[in-house]
Amino acid sequence: MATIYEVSALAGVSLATVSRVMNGGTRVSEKTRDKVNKAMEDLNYRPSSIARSLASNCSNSVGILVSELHGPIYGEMMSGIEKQLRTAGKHVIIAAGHSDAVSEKDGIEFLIDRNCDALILHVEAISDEYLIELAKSKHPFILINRYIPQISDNCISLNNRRGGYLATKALLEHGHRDIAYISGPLWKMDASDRYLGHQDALSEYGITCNDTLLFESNFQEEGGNEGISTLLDTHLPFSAVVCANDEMAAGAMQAARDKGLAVPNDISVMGFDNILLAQYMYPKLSTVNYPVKDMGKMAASWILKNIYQASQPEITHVFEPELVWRDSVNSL
Amino acid sequence: MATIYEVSALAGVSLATVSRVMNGGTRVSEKTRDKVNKAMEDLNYRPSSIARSLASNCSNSVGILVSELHGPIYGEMMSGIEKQLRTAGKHVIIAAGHSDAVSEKDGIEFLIDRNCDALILHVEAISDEYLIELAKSKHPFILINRYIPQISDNCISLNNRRGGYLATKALLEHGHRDIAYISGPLWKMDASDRYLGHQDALSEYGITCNDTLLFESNFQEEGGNEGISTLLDTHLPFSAVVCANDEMAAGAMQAARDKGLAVPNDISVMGFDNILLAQYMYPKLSTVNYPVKDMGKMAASWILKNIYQASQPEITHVFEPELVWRDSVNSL
DNA sequence: TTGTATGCGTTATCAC
DNA sequence: GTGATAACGCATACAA
Repeated sequence: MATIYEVSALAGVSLATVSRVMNGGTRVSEKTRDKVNKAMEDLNYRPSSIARSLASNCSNSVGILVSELHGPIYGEMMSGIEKQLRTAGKHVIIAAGHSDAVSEKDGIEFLIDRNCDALILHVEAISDEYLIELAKSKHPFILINRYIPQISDNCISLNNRRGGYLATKALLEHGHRDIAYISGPLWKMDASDRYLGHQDALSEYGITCNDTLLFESNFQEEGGNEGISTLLDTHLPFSAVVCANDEMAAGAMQAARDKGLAVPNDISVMGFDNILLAQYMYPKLSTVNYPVKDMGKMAASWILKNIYQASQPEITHVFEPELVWRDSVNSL
Repeated sequence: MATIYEVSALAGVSLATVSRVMNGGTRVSEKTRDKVNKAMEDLNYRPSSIARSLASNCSNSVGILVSELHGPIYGEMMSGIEKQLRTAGKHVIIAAGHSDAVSEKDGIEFLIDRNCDALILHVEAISDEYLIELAKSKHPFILINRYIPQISDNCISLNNRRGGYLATKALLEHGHRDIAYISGPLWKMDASDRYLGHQDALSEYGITCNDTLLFESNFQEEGGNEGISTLLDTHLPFSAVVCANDEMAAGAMQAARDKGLAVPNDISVMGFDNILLAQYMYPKLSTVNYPVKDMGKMAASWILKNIYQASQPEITHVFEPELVWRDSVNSL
């Protein structure tokens, strides 16, 4: 690995000059620039980003912390972020937080330690206080899918409550009155917000929300499966179920079929997220669109704008969900 | 940010001593160790991993390059890798190669520049020659889902050809003779290997493989959709279709239904990969298991063993696929 | 426009 | 067991 020393020697100039042509800030004469460039070519020189970031305290890389590295939502999110950042010449370091407070703090510290210029955080378990405190430090970050009033500028979130409202309201409009709900872990903000929206819609129709029709699950296929089975076993009547994400909806539809119920004729199913596969499920899943990729891009834009002073279109901080009507819900 | 200087000053010892207690290699007296530890606590000292890796030329982080950050396969892969590495105290830097040679080389250089101790590469477009050359450099790497004879020790791959064979053979055993095939991009090794396996099975049954029943697609849902439509339009008879991955199978099943065909009664569908959602499709998808998460873990093990000298169970270099029989195929 | 000197926060090689 | 001191590869204020 050639160093800047060897380049300067070969080019017959000083260290500083080599550094200058690399960074292109100050003016260098055409001639010396060429000499240096040639020397770099000849030596196949690659600057050490480590040394560079030690000296300049800027790494041109941003850290991303997501709950999991797998799953359609996180995948789309990372994808959106990376795309936006990469075209701006920035790079991405990714860690997983596993929805666990200790693990999430670990991840944040790791990313900070790696000299990331900024952080994009999808954290679920860490407290608001910790993040508010973090906002006072000199480590810039943007929160994704989370809203904390005190640091709202650092938040890019989905109006989950309205999403939950839209989902249930659609069912109500189509005549459903007995509506079961399979939720994600209610300690997660998005899960509880979506459920709140569900209750909003219900009360708008004068229906008292019945917690006996609530099943708290885990946002995973198998959880939706289990949810339907359990709800059915209660023998409480319901004509429709809203699942707090599409994966659970997939599990729910399967479990319903396994029990001999037809979707949507015997039971209607509503999802949430609008993952790619939702339109390929059978029946095609009615759901609520969560524009997570766009939100990822927006988070990246925020960073480009606020940290790297790049000009960017206006930042949207809260995104609105939209109902996506397909085949998994029928009219009563 | 406190530095090692401040710690040494507060503890009343030298730089070197502080460094020693951090790294725990050489012996330090109980007393000074305590002093130093206390000083670190008091200052909330966090060593700079950047400076550390500049000085030691070791970053305790491994670079991962995948084609995309989204998608069930890459997600599981990254997840498996991260899990294994994290428990060993190593960290992960991720970049996307987008199945494009230039982009993949970029990614590799970025990861090398970031001082990764080793690389885990899922590359599709880069030539064998480049990788063989890279193997001669001092940057250790392991290839995942790719086999190059000259550097087989650096490869962890799936026997894709056998997988393709298993898929088609299962259809043949169940009486199917006219079998269509929706492939991934044939310039990708896994796609072409799977198709080769398909041909193997066919010829084993004395059937000459008919390229008119081949549709080369893109490994995506929409591609499977398009594939079925196109194949149907040829009016060539076929009772089954094997899709080179589950996502295309999802698209194919949907397209078939949209055309009024029942799966599996009118047409049988076989997938490949066994993504999580395969068992939640309707009908539940018969497919071939691609143990990608285990392969990710294995890649991580290889690195732990060969780069970090950790003791690891024996390394498996080529994984064998297995048929997963579900409901999307019927007997003729 | 170019060169010199110093600093960035560690590790590592010597001595003591 | 502990302490100086020189790398590590680059950026940058200050001079020239």
